[in-house]
Amino acid sequence: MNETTETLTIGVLAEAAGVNVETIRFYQRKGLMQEPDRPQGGIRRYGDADLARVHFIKSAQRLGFSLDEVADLLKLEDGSHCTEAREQAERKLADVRARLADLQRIEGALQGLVERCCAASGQVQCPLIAALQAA
Amino acid sequence: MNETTETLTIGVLAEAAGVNVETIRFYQRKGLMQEPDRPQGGIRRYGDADLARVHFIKSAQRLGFSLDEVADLLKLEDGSHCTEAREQAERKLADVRARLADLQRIEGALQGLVERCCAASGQVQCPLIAALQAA
DNA sequence: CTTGACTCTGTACTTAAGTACGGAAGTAAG
DNA sequence: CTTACTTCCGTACTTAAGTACAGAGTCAAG
Repeated sequence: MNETTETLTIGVLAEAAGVNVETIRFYQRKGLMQEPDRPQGGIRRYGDADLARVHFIKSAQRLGFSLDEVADLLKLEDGSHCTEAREQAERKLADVRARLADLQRIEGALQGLVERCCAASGQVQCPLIAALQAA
Repeated sequence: MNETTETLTIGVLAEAAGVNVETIRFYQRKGLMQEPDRPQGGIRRYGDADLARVHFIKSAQRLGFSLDEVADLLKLEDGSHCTEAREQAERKLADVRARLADLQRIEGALQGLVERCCAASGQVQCPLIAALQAA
């Protein structure tokens, strides 16, 4: 019962996954997906597992994982490495929180600049430019 | 009184600005800084204005501006385009806020995954992996 | 006057995540 | 059977922000 029907061409698979055909090939070259056998010089066929794999990659990317990190996650795929997977997700979470803190500092600084800018008119120099000059 | 002393070599300038010599040259190629004249095939000298320029670029980068955007800001440098500068900063602020919102969604999703992961032990598959599979 | 450090110039390489292309071969419709 | 579309394969190009390097010239100290 493990034989899911492999009926999709690469073009249909790409379409279904919402990515470019070249992206599929690129993932294959990267080792993120393996290519099905080619029946006597014919055309490769793909199945639901391949579609799920593309979804996995894209979901992980949306959560901020790089393709190299996705490759690490895929090594844990058999389900017996739950702890490692969680640890990696925790590292990524810490990472995301650090980036959040950075962006919040930047937001505050930009907002301050925008408010000061042109509030004081008749100035020799634009406060925004001056602030960047000095910082 | 506009003649600030131009005494720094490119190495000293880079050191003072905390960047690589090659970075200075790269900014010159990009048109973000102009190169001082070369006295009869000699060595170029840099002054405080050049140092301020590097600081400006680096500050703007820290606020999330790309080098192309920095180039745009630099065109407004004479102080008579305060409004344009503010508009650009406002666009960047909106941009930063959008990225903040994205990251916050990601944070929530990752945190949820980490919490569910291994909370349910004895599972066939790791919930984190399964969630990415399905998403 | 030589040595070693620095500068100048141009070109090439780096990373990440793809995208584009050219030519050959397979495949489906009419 | 021909035409048109895909697929396959390998290679090259893209963007951003630099980094690295080779070969030639310059400069200051000893």
